[in-house]
Amino acid sequence: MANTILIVDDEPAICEMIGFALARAGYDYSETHNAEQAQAKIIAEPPVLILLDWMLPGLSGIDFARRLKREEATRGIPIIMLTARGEEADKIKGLETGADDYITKPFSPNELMARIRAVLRRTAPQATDDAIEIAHLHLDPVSHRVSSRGHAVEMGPTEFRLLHFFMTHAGRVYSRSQLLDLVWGRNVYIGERTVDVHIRRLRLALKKYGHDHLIETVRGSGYRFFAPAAQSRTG
Amino acid sequence: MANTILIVDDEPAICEMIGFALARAGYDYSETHNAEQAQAKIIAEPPVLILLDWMLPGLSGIDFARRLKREEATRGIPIIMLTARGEEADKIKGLETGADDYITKPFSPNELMARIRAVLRRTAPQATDDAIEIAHLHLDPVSHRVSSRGHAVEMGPTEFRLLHFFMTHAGRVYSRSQLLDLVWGRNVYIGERTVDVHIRRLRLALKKYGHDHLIETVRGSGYRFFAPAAQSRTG
DNA sequence: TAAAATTATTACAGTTATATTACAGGGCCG
DNA sequence: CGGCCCTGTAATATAACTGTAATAATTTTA
Repeated sequence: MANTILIVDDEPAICEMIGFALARAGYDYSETHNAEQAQAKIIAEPPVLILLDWMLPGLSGIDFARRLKREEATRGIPIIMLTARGEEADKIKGLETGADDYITKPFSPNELMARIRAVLRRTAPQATDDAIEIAHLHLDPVSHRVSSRGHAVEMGPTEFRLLHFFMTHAGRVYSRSQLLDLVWGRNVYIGERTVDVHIRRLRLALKKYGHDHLIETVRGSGYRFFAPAAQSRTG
Repeated sequence: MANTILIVDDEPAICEMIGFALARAGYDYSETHNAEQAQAKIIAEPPVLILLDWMLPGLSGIDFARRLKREEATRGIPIIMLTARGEEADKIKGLETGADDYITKPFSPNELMARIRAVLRRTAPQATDDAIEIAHLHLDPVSHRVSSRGHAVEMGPTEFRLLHFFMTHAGRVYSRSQLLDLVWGRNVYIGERTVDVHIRRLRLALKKYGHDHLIETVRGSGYRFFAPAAQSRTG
């Protein structure tokens, strides 16, 4: 599932500090201390977000970010730059080169978390820890629990991820192959019909409290989660 | 009670970072950003320990420490100096002037905690934690005891720490690797499966009075301490 | 209406994740 | 030193989940 955040900083103490804050906030994370290591980790297990030090030994953070944004495979991964003070002038340049946000050292854990959440919210809503509630169906990523008016709704891991994805992308149709990509992950070789089966399982789980109708079939296109009212969205 | 640790640093972000780590470790703390403020706070409510920035606007940290050590009333309060890198040469001088220890920025939370513990161990009695009770299961960090309706619940040290952690973070899922980080401590090379075994031991200990169900398995994600299902709060 | 296409349902067996048990080394205390 | 408790590991057992394929039901098309 790889819901990890990658820290790239050559200073181990900084890594540890950030890791500490991330762990506390419930994120998985991994550390690397240079661009090469980072590159390898990114390929091996794509993180949902990269915290990248501005100054790295060898390839600089800026160049590294630029490279990541050039590659098709890594382009989608949001980057938050960690800059030292007095590099204000370079900020805009950094953002131009692909960083999604930046933060100046020393930073407070709360500030860091706020920025991480902000970035994830607009790039990968299902990677945030925000609880969601639609039509009395409540999903809380932090406790990893689904409930309906106080009653726990039981389901398997895949169904949970599927539901989480749907609830963070309500009202939009996704084809089976898109769902495989976005919920199962890229690089999976699974028959599309399998999605049907998991939809079925999810519906069964939701049926207990009468929420199965929230998963809508769009014949010929895929599936869609019910959207309350008219949620017009641009983009 | 005044079991607080005073942070004196003109950089709010640093203060917040330290405070964050302190809070997580169960310490009370308060912040001040200059020597005058600090002086006032120390008089008003003597802390058990002072974390003092080397460089302060106005009166320097070194001078401030010296002054505190001259005063009868404040002499007994241990001081840990926060120094920036490259001030190695001054270290000894700092210690001579009264600091009990020093730590170089940037430092890891664990290192800071280790030093705080070390200093407190040889100066003040342990800072206290609050007792917790969930679903008739009672845990008291001070006496290091767990009980259920008056009956003592026996368990090993690791199980105690694990339970303590869970009870202070109820309702939230933690992966095995997070638990290793947060309960065992970072930098441990322990197989993840070991967590299962300690969970088992903890459950066995709790089973005697029927509390084993409080430790919930979340397949594919980790473990979670019981907490009532979330009610819908959005109207 | 029949055939074709698409989705729903069901059963199942391989796979993976967790629970349980046993054990050996380490540390502590008498 | 010897016994006891604690810890981490590994082996085994058990339980849960997953993907597939076969079949049924439904909708669309001709």
